[in-house]
Amino acid sequence: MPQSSRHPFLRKIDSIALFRPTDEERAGLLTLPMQMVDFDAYQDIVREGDRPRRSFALLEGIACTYKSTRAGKRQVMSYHVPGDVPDFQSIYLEVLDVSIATVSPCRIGFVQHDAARALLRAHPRLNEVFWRATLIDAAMVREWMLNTGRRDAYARMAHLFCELVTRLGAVGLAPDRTCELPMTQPELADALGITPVHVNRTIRDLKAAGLITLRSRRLTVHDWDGLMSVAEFDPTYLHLRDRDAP
Amino acid sequence: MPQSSRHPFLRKIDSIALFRPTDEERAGLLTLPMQMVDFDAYQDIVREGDRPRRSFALLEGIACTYKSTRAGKRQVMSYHVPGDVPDFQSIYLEVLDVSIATVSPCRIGFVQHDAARALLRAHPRLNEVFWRATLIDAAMVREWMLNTGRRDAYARMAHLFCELVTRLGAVGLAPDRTCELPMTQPELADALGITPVHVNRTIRDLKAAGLITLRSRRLTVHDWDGLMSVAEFDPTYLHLRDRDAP
DNA sequence: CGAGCAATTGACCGGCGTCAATGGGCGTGG
DNA sequence: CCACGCCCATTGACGCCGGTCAATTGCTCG
Repeated sequence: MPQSSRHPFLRKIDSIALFRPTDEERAGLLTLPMQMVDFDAYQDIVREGDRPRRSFALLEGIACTYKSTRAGKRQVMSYHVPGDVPDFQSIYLEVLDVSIATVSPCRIGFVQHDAARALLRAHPRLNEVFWRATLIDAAMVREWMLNTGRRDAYARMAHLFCELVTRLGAVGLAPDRTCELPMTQPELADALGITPVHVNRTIRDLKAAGLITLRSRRLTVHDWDGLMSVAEFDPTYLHLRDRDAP
Repeated sequence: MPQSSRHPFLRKIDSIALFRPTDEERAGLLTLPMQMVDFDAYQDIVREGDRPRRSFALLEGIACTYKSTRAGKRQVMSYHVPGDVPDFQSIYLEVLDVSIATVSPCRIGFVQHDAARALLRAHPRLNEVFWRATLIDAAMVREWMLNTGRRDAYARMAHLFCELVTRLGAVGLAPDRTCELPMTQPELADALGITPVHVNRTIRDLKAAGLITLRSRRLTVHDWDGLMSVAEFDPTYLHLRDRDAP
C-alpha cells in the first residue's frame, strides 16, 4: 500500500534490497525503457523453449510459472504478484525452461535484455539486488518442493494460502488477511500436485476447521496462527524485509 | 574427463559459460583464496538458518541440498557433482533456506564472500557466469518439482537416474553410462518424495524392464533411450554446452 | 564376529485419483 | 431479459498407488 504508486522496480528494491538506492541508481531504473502491454487472464506471456530478448515486470494482476509433462499435466511452480520480475532469469539463460501465464488480467512491462544488462553493469548494487531477486525466486520454488514432496494435501494447501497472503500482504493486496485469489480450483490443483476433486475436498476441510473462508475468488484467513501451524509456515524463505508481516 | 585436472571454477565456466575467459579473468579466478576441507559422508556442510560468510565449491564427491519439515521428513532438492558451487546463493541471501550435506566423502573448497564479491565486481563477465550458474541450479529444482508433482514413482526415478548420469557424464564420471551412486535407497526416497520401501520396489521394476542395473552403489543404464522415454527426459534444462552428451 | 543399518519382500491400509452425477455462476446470443 | 451452454464447484462411490508394518537377509565395519 505505502508504495503502490511507485515505479515497480523501486518497489521491488524497497521490498528486498539491503540498502536505499542512490539518486543515480534510481535514475537509471526510472529511465529504463519499458513497454507496457495488457494481457487477458489465462494467456501465456512466454513459453518453454522461447528465446526471449526481453524480460518483464508484472505491474498488475497475478501470474504463474509452470511446466508441463508430455501427457499435458501441468505443474505450477510459483505465483507472481505485482512488482515481481518472473522471467529475469532469461537475461542469462537463453532458452526458457518454463512457461509463464497470466492467472488474472495483467499489466506487463517489458524491458529489453540489452538495456537491462547495460544498467546492471553500470550499477553493481543494482546487479546484486536483481541477482538477489532471482535467488529469492529459487528459494520459493525450493519451499514448494518441500511442500509437494513431504506434506499431505491439507498442509500443502494451507502452506500455499499462507504464502499468498503473506506476499500479497507485502504489496498491500491483503488487508486483514483477505485477498482476491483469481485462480480456480483446477488451477490450484496444478499448483499443489493433486487433482481438482481433491482440492475441493481439502478446501472443504480447511473451511470446516474454521481456518479460512473462500468464496467467489475471495480468501479470508480467520485463524492465521492455526493456518501457519498446519502449514508449518515460516516466511523466512521469502526473504522479505521485516516490515511486511501481513 | 578432458578437464578434470583443471581448477574447479575454470571447469565450471567451461561447462556453462558462453565465452572463453581472458587471461585476466582466469588469473582472478585462480588467485581467489580457497580453503580446502575434507568431509566424511553424511556430514552437513552448511545448515538451514546459517548465515555463512563464505561459499564453497564441491571439488570431489557428491553432495545434496535438502530441507526438512518439523516432523523430520527430509526432501532432497538437488544433488551436486564435482565442479558445482551449491551454496553460491548465500553470497546475496544472508540466511540459508536449505541445508547442504555430503553424500559421499567430499573435498570442499571454501571461498570468502568478500573475496568473491570483489572478483565479480572486477569482472562483469564472471559475474554473469556465476549468476548463470545459480539460475541453472534453480532450473534443475524446477524440473524436479515437475517430476515430484506430476510423475509417478517409476518415471520419477527414471528421471533422476537420467539427470545423474547426464551430469556425472558431463564431468567425466559416467563412462559408458555407468557411474558410482553413493546414495542409499532411503536417501533416494528423500529425493523422490516416496518411502524407502517403495524406492526398492521401483528399482526392482526398472531392473525388470531391462533399463538399468544397480548393485553395490553402481548404476549402469542398459537402455538409455528407453530410460529417457520413461522419464520424458529432456536435458535442455541442465543448460549444458552441447559437447557433454553422455 | 556381532551390531547396525541397507536391501528386499509380503500383507495390509489409507490418502488421493478416477468416474460420474448434480448444482451453480456467468457470459453470450436470441 | 431470459435461455442456453459451458465450465467451475461439490459430492458420492469405488479403485489403486504408494505408505505402513513387519520379518528376513544381506553388507559393512568396528
